[in-house]
Amino acid sequence: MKNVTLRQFRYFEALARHGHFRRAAEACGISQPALSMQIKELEQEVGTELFERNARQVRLTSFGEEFAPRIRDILRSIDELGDLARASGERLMGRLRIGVIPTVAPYLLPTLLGSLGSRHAGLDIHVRETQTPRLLQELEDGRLDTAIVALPTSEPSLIEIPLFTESFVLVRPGTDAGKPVPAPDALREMRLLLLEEGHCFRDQALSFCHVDVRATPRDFLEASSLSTLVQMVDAGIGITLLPEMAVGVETRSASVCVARFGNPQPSRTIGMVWRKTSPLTKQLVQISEAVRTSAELLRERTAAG
Amino acid sequence: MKNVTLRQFRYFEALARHGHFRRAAEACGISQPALSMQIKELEQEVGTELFERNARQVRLTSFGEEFAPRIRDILRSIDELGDLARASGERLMGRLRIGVIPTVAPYLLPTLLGSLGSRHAGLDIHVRETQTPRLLQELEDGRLDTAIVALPTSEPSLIEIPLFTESFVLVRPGTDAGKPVPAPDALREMRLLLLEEGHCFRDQALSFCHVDVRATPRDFLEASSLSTLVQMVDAGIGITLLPEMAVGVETRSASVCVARFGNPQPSRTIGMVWRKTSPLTKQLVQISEAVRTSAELLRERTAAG
DNA sequence: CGTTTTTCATCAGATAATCTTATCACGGCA
DNA sequence: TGCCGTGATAAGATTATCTGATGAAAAACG
Repeated sequence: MKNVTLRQFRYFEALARHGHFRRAAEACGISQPALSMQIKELEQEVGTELFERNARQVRLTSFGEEFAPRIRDILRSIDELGDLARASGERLMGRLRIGVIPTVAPYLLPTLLGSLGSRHAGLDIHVRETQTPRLLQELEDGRLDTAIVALPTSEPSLIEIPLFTESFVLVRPGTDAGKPVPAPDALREMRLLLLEEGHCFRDQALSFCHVDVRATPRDFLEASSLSTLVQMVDAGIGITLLPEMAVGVETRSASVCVARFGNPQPSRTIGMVWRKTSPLTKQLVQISEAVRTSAELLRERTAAG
Repeated sequence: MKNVTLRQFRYFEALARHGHFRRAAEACGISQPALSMQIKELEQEVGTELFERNARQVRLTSFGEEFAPRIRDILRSIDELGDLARASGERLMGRLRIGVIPTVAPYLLPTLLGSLGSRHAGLDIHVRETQTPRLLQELEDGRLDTAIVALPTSEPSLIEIPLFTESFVLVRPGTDAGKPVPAPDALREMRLLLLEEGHCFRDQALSFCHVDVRATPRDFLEASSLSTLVQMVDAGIGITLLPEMAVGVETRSASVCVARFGNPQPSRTIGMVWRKTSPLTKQLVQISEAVRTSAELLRERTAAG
């Protein structure tokens, strides 16, 4: 074990992830033979086969299975070493990999990236937009530094700090303007349009209507983005909910009408989360303040417009 | 942080440990310029100076100080990776680094190494003989796989399993043969010869005589080994205690007399300890059984002789 | 106060590790 | 059977790393 190299670990990780020599090699930016050789050498060093090469597929042996999480841990530690170095300057700079859920990203990011970019030159921001479970997984794996999601996440390994709370508003066809706002339970009996499964906002909306999320869903019509939802409402297909932050952008070019609910107002809390062990904590707190400011700014602008 | 290498980590660790380029390089088995270059490259990669090169000494910067434990963790993880591989075979083989306290090593090791070596060829045993605190430190650092010390160690990160309990016997000049055995407290008033500070056996002996170990010690005469102690007794300088296991070897060529104490008999429990996280657990349990057998054998032989 | 010694940095050339391109061997599949 | 697509292997090119010689700067010595 004296001659293993990090390179071998990185290649191992890639191969374990892709289960395919050529693709893993490509991901590593090397040729397939180079990967083959390094893997072979690693196996020699370890003294056991790590991968089972069936003609059809490449997968971890049971021993490799035991090996992989340790390798990942090591690689993550090294990644965090870099974070530590970056953090040492106290200064906000270097790579920052941030994940954002799809029902927040399009509205928050333009403002946020603008303000972060101008106030902290030298901050290299990578954004990943996908649904919460995937974001949390990537966070755990060390492939993200932080994520903006709806709280709570209930992940004990993560710190979560709230950023802002946003209400949901009712969106109806323009012809419904002035009609009374239905009670939450009444929504169940109407044509409520929802995001497709996996979006936390879908669950939050259902929960507001007192629909058990786990129950076999009635055949709601489903869309893949808030923008589509509004277009469907506009076409008179039904009604939907929108998080406040999306209202300005999404309803601008549609002839739909927007109404607030009375109490209890439906809402969700958006927050920022990161690994408790992350050495970037100080930086991330700074970032979170920038996010909060951006959200504030956005709310003011929306209210004004 | 994408181009760091384990090699650089190992060199970093060595330099941090030795605080001296030439000696660290020597420890790594490379030339001093090679070390300089790799360290420089690591610093470049990290983006910060890790060492402060005073003309007089090389020491970690405050940032390097933060860096070092993480590096050590990583190196230890990799070491354990090797252990895991070895352990996977269930078979007892590969490198085994074992530490033993000085008042046990000379008596136990000949038998033990013999039995381990013959029964488990392919087991590459490295023995380290030094005092308990150092053994425990090296165990924590991952520089030892296991240690044989007096229990308890009170280290929560270690597993300890008892091997055997040995009594202490009184050793007096041959002319004292037949005299009554003094009570423990009486020993305080006699010329009791002890090992020098740091040996756990010294503390155990003092404790038996109800001397507070922390109290300013009376001017006991001190020796650096049990062998020396017996020679001093032989020369009529005083009396001493010996752990049973040492009696056979140490009193053979001396004209001293050995007497057992009445109840309560002084004694200590010798045990084996290792990191709870060690993947070698199964192997170490096997080893511990071998040790217990060796000790048994030794006791029988001593009783016979 | 000059000289010697010690220490780390730097450089050029030698050596070893790693990569690429070309090619093979094997099994699935039409 | 002949054609993919797969991973393994081989030879030569490239890159990383090491050594040995040397330099500069400070400390130790006489």
